Amino acid sequence: MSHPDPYDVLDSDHAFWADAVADAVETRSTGDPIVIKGGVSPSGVPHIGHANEILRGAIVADVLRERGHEVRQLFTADDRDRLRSIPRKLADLDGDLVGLGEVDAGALGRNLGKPYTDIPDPFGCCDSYGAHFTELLRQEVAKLGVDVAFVSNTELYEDGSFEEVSRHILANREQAREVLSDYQSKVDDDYVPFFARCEECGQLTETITDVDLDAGTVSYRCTDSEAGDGTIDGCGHEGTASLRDGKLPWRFEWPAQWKVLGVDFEPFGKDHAEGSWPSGVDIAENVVDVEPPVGMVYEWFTLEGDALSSSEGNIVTVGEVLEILEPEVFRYFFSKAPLKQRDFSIENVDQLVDEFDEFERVYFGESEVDDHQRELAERAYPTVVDEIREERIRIPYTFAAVLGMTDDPDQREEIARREGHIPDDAPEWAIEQALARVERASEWARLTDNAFNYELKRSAIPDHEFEAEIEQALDELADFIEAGHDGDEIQSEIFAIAKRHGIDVGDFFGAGYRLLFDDSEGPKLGPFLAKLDTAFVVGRLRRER
RNA sequence: GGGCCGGUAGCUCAGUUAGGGAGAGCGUCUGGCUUUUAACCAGAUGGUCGGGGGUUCAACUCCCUCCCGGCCCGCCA
Repeated sequence: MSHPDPYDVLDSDHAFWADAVADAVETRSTGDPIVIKGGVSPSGVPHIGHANEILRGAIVADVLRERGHEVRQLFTADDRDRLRSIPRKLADLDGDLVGLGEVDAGALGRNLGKPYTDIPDPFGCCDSYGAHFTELLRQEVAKLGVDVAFVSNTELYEDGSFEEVSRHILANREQAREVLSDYQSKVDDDYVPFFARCEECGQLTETITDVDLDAGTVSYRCTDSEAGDGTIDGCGHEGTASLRDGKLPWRFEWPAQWKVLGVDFEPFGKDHAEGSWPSGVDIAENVVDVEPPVGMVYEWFTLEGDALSSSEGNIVTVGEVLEILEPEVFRYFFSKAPLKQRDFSIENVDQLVDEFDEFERVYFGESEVDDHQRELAERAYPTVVDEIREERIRIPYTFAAVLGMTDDPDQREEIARREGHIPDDAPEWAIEQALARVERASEWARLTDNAFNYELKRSAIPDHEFEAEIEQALDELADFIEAGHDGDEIQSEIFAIAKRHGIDVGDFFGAGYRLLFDDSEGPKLGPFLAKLDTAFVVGRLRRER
């Protein structure tokens, strides 16, 4: 094949995969602007896996722009595809997940087999089911700061953009059959590469009985279609449809998009790699008559070890993830090698953020690493952040989670400074951005209810068992606090009391955390106790309430 | 059944393109310091590089084979 294999395109002596892809695109390119495309059918709630279709392309686009090219990034909503099954979970335009019971599921069931853009929006807020979920994705992409133009497939059919290529494919349907039959055994002599929309029931049917290119129509019979395990019943109607009232089968539609939109590069999931891609290349070259784009395969992510699945409801949306980490950390995740199977773990998201922080330090030469790591950071970092600013400050993620225990912004900043996470000469904007992580890390702690989700056990005293020495020490501390002292004084006294009683300071702190949080660790105790109401603290330290 | 991708320390991952020292961070443990267990310093711990075979002076890297996870080879995208 004259074009690169979608796996091999990632192989090169570049440290960063996007440079290898950019090389291939430059070799193929027929001039600027370079067009990069992605696409997905708006079948349900968009999840982080769908972001591959946007972010992988956006990263390559950045590299190409850095090389001086003009780049245009497109995303096709493949919204003329038909609804084949009803997802278990939907989401409103705020991105909040909604079960099927809260919408008219029956209405959806009656629309099986129809294009997404012909189905009413179950939430009633958009023009159609397809428009609803495309809008949801558009909102998520906006949060990532990617400049990408959305294109509706349905509109391309309705405004005639696909008409010429559809006509061409139908005129050469013998050739189309022959080419596709190398990839799909089901293709027989009756196969016509077009689905017509039934004028009676609105379903797309694959049974085309005649083609009249002069009139620009096809004749069809509305027959049953298979969908997964089940069958969607056709209505049996026989009629004619124009080339704008139907669609090309995916294997032809993809190359048709390449032709109509002038696509130079397209990343796609591994599900396409062995099926649609090879046939798409063949069809592009030998039926549609267009040079196929450079293709690139990406592996799928798992979520906490399990497959992401809209229909199964095992998903996390981009919006949800951006509640707990910065967009640049999210982009960083997508800048890593595409062929590696990766798990996205909310549980361990602190590790991802730590990794990003280190990556950033490497870029700014603040961390000693080997040549490969440095070269990778040099190339990849600029595609991950929207602006390179060296004075940026990152508060370690788990530390930010701890800072979340105090609501007072001034106190957060003060603690961060005291612990050396904010330099004295830090600019205001950098401090503001750094502290913004506190909200995200706190949300993460709440979401996962992990060790950083310190919750003051105010209503009832946690189970506890202390040695006599520690109990005496706690009583003394209670007396000290009752007498009225500030946070620093209390903190000092904790150490002094521990010393006097000959008990381990750690054990003493541990006792305090146990009584207050039912945990073995927690916030800096002195200042924390000083902020609570004295009566409660004293009573709790005496194990009375 | 056939093809393809992935499998490196407890965890997250580099390194495999052109064969030569198995690595980083986190975690864990020990010690130090101490206004902490949220910080810092020093040290230690840790892997049959999925298993086996082969080629080679030398294999995480190349070849064969097997195992595990996933995708494709029907439909749909």
